[in-house]
Amino acid sequence: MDGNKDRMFDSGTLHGGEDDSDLRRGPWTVEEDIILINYIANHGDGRWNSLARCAGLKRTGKSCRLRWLNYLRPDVRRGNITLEEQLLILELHSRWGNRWSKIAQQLPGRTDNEIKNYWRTRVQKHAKQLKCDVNSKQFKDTMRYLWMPRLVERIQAAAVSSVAASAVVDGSGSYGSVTPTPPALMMNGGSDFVSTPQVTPSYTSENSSSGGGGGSSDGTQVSSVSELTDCYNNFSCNFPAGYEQDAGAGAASMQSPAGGLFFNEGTLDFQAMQQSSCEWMAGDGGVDTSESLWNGAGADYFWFLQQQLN
DNA sequence: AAAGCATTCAACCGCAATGCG
DNA sequence: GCGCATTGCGGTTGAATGCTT
Repeated sequence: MDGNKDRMFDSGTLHGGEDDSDLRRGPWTVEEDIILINYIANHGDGRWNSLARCAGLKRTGKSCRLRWLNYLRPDVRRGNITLEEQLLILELHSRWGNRWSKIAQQLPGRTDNEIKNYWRTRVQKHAKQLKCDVNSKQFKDTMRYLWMPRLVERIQAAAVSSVAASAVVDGSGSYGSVTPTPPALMMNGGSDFVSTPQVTPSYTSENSSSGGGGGSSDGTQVSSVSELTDCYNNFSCNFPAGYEQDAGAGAASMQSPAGGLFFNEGTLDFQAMQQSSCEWMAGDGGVDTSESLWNGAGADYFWFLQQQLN
């Protein structure tokens, strides 16, 4: 359908002569959230225009749908993007580009909006710091050969430390319950990744409790962190021989955040790139070690909502 | 303390695709 | 096949928040 109809849809003029002044815009209130949650609990979702009307919400159907899918849906995961999720996003974006919803399908509980925001605020920021285009070969190579392996290292380190911790606690070395995980990344011919839809890490770098002993009795393959990271370690081993020279030769200058060149007169300054990589993942734009909004105030909000619904 | 700047992310916009009568 | 209603998606905006000076 064309834009005119959609503007009508958005503006609410489809709603029997309502005008824009009847429609609320901007942030949702707690009351609106409760109304929407209650209505969907009783009647289900879909048919968003009539849902908005019947629920008595002065919102467009589109707004209701977005609020539900991106925020109120019970299976939406909130909080920091985990290391594993970051890895997946980088990999899947390299393969699919800005197909946010497709990428989001591989990260259960994450919305396309969240992934898109992550990409724009974190990844694109670092491309900007490197003074290269996010779609450039240099940036993609930096992601693939430095940042992604570095993420793997961190995932592995987190897994090892959590295994050690759990071994201390229960003395068994078992990893606790197996949780749903996003697709494992597997090597394809040694040079590409393919995803398999069996697994989903629901652990975070901070709270990871599953480390290595995946597998299930029902035949479903459950990938563990170590399996996941092994794939990447294998990949790291397959780091193209002479890549440094290849990447440097003929490549445009690539600057480190500090202003130094990664590619300088045909020589790739790997140390500088790795430094940048470390800064990204350990520092400002990477893994937030602080409690996230949703681990804190957001959780309170949902508790409050729950109280209102009870 | 407060002003200015930077960052984040919920929400909106526009368009394309799909479903249905 | 056509027109309308609805859904889905990607891009963009702007308010809220955090950080720096």
